[in-house]
Amino acid sequence: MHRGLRRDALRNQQRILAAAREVFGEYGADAAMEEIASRAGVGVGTVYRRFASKDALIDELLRLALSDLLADADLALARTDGFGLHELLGAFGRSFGEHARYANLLLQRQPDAAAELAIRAAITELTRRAVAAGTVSQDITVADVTALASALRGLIHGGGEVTARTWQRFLDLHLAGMGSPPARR
Amino acid sequence: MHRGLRRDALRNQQRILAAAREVFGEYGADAAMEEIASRAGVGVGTVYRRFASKDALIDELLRLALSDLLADADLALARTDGFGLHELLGAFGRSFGEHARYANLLLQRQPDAAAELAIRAAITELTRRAVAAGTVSQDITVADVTALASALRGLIHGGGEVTARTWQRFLDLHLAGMGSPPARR
DNA sequence: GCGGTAGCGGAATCGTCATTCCGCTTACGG
DNA sequence: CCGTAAGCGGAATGACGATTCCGCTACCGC
Repeated sequence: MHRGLRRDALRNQQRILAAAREVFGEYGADAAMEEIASRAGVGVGTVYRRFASKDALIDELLRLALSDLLADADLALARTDGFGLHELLGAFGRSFGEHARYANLLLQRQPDAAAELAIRAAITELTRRAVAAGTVSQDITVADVTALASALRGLIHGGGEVTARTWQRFLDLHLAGMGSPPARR
Repeated sequence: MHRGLRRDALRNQQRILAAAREVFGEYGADAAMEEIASRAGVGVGTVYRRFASKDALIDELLRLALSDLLADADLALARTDGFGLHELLGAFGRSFGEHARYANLLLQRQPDAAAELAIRAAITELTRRAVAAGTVSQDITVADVTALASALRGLIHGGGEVTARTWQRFLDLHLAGMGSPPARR
């Protein structure tokens, strides 16, 4: 008996995920499963053996993306200098940029509740620390930070190409407005 | 002969537009024409007599929204105190909020080129004036402003409900980061 | 009121997918 | 090497939804 998938099946699974990112990035939710399959070099049947449905495939992409983000959140929480919040926001920017092409798709489904909760908790804790350390103004709240995160997402996933330099500049300006010292980061 | 539409036809057209806003807001691009028709109290045939296709219907919604925004841009350009830029950004927020439910749909098509050009021109001119008047820092560029507009859009159209208070607070914080005097508006 | 045309409704048509099914292949433990 | 179950491909099925078509209706000008 096997423990996991046969080697070829595992390879195909990876190819399918990569093709799905590509195709969803190009066509959004309207992407056809046939297109994903052919782009991955397999038949549709193979896609369906691995992922129960189109929705399940999208959910898996979301799960993978959130998993990366959670790792970043842990890194930010490890900092003790009051700039963990700044780091987390930077991680958001990076993640949004990475998944930019198909991100709008992911955002339309409710994420894994546990992951979302963990991220919210990280934001709350890091905001508390930043206020305490004086790395943002006293009057900054969690709501301000989530609004910023949401706006950052909108900026990056919005219309055209947004370079890292663009969103970093945006983030810097906003953090300045939040009372962050110039020597942040 | 008639100059325009028959009175009942005109009424139906308005109902269709209203229903379309409603239904597109609920289901996004996947909204069914049948649903729009029944919500408007007419048959699908009637919808198609007025709008050549689903795309044409969406385009008309976009055209109407842009038309409002252009009027706001003109108002902002009429100011001479250097705060026209602030006013335009506020108008963006208002407009985004107004069309929030179905806005994502509109944003996925390329807007009327002329309207887009006019808005870009207004942003450019108002940014120039704001820098000259010192109502934002010297180093603020048009790119910074368009990024802010894009982010504002993302904030409002993103996930859940965003009240006017929320996006105004966001805008204030960002403008502060841009060096706007506290007594803005 | 009347005639005629602009309008109307909604069944029928045509395509486009998601998903299923099953006979054929291939990896791999022994 | 072999047997066999895991995998595979892709045609077939079923829904759904945009768009068309045409016989019927109700405004509008006179």
